[in-house]
Amino acid sequence: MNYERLKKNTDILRLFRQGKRAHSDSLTFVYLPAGKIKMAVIVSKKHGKAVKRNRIKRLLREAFFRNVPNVPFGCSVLVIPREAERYSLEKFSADMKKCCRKMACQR
RNA sequence: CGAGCCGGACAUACGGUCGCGGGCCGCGGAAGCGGCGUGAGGAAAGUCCGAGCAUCGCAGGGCAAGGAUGCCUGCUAACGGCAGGAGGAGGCGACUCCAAGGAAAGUGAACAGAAAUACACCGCAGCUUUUCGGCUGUAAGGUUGGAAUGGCGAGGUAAGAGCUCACCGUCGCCCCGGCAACGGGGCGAGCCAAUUAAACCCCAUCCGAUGCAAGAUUGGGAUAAGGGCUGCGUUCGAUCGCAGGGCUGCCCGUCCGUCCUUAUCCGUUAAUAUCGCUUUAACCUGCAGGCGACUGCCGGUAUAGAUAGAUGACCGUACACGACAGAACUCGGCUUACAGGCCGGUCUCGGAUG
RNA sequence: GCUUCCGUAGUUAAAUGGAUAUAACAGCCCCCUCCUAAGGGGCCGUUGUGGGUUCGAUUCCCGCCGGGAGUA
Repeated sequence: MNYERLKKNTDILRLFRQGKRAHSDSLTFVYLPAGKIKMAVIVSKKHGKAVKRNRIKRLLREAFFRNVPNVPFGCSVLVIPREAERYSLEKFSADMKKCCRKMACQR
């Protein structure tokens, strides 16, 4: 199993307008059904300077890579983290699993 | 031995598994798959200066406006940078720091104070007057202030005053040293010309504007068919075999992403495509010149190039237990942030021992 | 990424280099009233921050910190 990067600005804007949301403690999913699993990470400037933001992006990508088998159906996803004091891979991974379960229920 | 000063280099290291960007090679018509090696910094940061490069403007030269710089000489592609020197300030010292041209072109400078380059309030003294007082001289003393007719002593005088003299300061001229800034010495002027230019200003030198989101190139979309991207087993392997995928496990039914090739149809707009995009005032070693910044020559090295934006996760070993921090067109500087230890010096000061 | 502007009471603003930084509204305290409102008086500032120039800086110069705007 693998996923693709979501790159187009128009796609992301469409997701923000029309997408459904699934929340958890540390992050939020914004998603719409699609044929393949596509993902984009969004980290805003309020999370810190470049080194901090890069660190969060890498952790989120690694967590998503591990959680691809849990995604219930093909969809485009935006992953948006919340502000926190510390960020860890275990927390992100567990919360992603929760979000995937919520998506399955909402369908 | 302790406390310092100056300069330089580093800034977790090594191995394994999975994953990401780009390069080369192999298979393939292509998409793609596999292998090999490669992938952030000393500040990549702030965007404060200087250049390259690109577009627009512009015959050439001058002037005005606006902006920048400001001791001297050099280095450099250039600079507001650097080096060496001059002057000033700090330190016992090694050494460090300094926005440092012109006030004899002109204007301005609150309040206080009599007065701010000058106009006499008190005082001091002379003349006058019955007295109160008036006139004149005077910057020694008082008051105010950040700053008061250069400071201090002596002579001098009615009282005083560079009025005169010695020393110091200031200014001018001459001589000597230096490319110069400037330094040393001599003679003279009795001070006319206080301070402030990161106040206006004057003088000298420099500057066209915008910035890679600059700019250049390429026609795009829809539908259909075929193939790839996926999973499992197998193989040393890029080999071979089976299964399209999702909708709760199966059947029916239904839905369908993206890439490539071919065909058909619509039809003229500028990308999310390609170039710019990384090999250049480059880095390293050695030799020569120079006090030095730096320059010349011989030899060697190839060292990120993304485009929603690549360095992460897990495990093991070691210790000092890892600071500040992430390229975005590219260089030369400046400024700011930074755990820590390492190397060098005929370097400085103090103590002890010989 | 590039360009550019702004930081003054709790808020919105003002202030030629010159006394203790000025208004309005808000907050707190006091007076007035039997009580409240209105009214009167007072309090509330490291002028974002660190240096420099100056006799003197909110103002002039330099370095940081924070916030906003424009640009495909």
